[in-house]
Amino acid sequence: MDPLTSRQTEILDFIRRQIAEQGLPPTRAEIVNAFGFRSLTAADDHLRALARKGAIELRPGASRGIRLLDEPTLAAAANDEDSLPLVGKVAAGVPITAIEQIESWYRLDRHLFHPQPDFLLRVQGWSMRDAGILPGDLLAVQRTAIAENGQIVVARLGDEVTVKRFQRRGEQVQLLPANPDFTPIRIDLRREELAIEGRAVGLLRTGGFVLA
Amino acid sequence: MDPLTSRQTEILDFIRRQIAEQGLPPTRAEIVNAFGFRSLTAADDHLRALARKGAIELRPGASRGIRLLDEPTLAAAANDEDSLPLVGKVAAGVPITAIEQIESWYRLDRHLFHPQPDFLLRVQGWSMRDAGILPGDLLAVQRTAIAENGQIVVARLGDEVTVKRFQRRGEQVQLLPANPDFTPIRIDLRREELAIEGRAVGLLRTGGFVLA
DNA sequence: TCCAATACTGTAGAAATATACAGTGATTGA
DNA sequence: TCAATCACTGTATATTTCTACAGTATTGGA
Repeated sequence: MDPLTSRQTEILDFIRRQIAEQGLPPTRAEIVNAFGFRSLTAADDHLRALARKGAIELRPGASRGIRLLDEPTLAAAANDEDSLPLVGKVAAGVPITAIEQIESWYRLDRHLFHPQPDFLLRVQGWSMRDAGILPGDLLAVQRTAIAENGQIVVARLGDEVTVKRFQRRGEQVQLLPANPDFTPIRIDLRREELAIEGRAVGLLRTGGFVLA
Repeated sequence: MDPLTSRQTEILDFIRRQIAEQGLPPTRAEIVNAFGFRSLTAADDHLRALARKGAIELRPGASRGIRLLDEPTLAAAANDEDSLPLVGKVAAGVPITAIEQIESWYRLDRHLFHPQPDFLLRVQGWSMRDAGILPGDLLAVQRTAIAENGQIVVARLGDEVTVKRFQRRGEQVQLLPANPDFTPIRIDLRREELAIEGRAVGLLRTGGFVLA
């Protein structure tokens, strides 16, 4: 699959969410509405780009004729409400939810969480200690490419994946740790690439509590 | 769900198959085609019947606006290995896991945790903040009357239930908060009664992360 | 015996939807 | 500096799709 632009990823995420939540792929008009476009063509252009890059399949003439092509794993799991994949070691350049990245599956009803997560990620390090997120915890993450200020996000900088609180002012993004022993990460979006992989929607701690 | 006629079951199966294979619910016209009807109304009548009986949901105006209404979870939530009770407000003198105390059931495989919990308890207050236990979290608790030093326990003092780290020296017990803003609770077992309701074996945070 | 539900045919119109065409401006790699 | 891609606006139209209305025939209760 050809690499997607961030806007295209947003559109793809929206389609994915619609299918998961509404049971129906969106129409052009619904995309236009969700993103505040003023022209149907904007949505159509994005769909064609996604189809050209192999992310979706379009069925000419059919209403809502959008089909997800990539990552059968998450698509299949979207139907299987009963389990969540644990994403393991994250390799450089590869989408975090690619099939090879999945380490195991947890039997865990995703409806327990609000909003619903798409995968679990094992937390490393103490940088989010004061948000109650400790090493070894399983973070429940909802896939999204966009984040709002104050949300705890799973962000990717090159081949590094990190969990931090998101803060954006114009083109300046700060990834804030929840622990005074760590320093915030500053990113200038004009010069550096930042990919949001998802936002934290819950947490699962399966082991006992060791002495801190 | 009301009982379906055999014809209605065929239609429902067809809708299921379409969603699985095509990724899209069918239109009236597609149903007509698949079954060899000669009128759109035949398909529409069936859909209305299925909706009336609770098998599907129809969204007026939306093309392909058919949604399956399989209700798997509620029935299964009975008890066994697959679900955990959430203990609600704890009344004085009543054992914490008494049936009246149970607020709801969570569909959550207890084998996810080690060791296995017997119930969930909603955390109140910030006294265990530094152990990553925050207000609103659901603490997974294993029933036990005995505790070892260092373990996080659910303890009861009269009609108060509290979550703290357990420390015992002879007949002196300390219940230690994990937050310097709180003071340890000291109990002399020769004069006061202390009941251990269980020990923490895990944690579930189902909501998003608000700003601390 | 009448009523409601089932299972269809046939027609028509309105609303939803996809898609073509003609643009604008910015960015990017060759 | 050119061509291609990106990310859109705006208009128009054919097609798809839903939905209403008017029927026919059969079946199983109340």
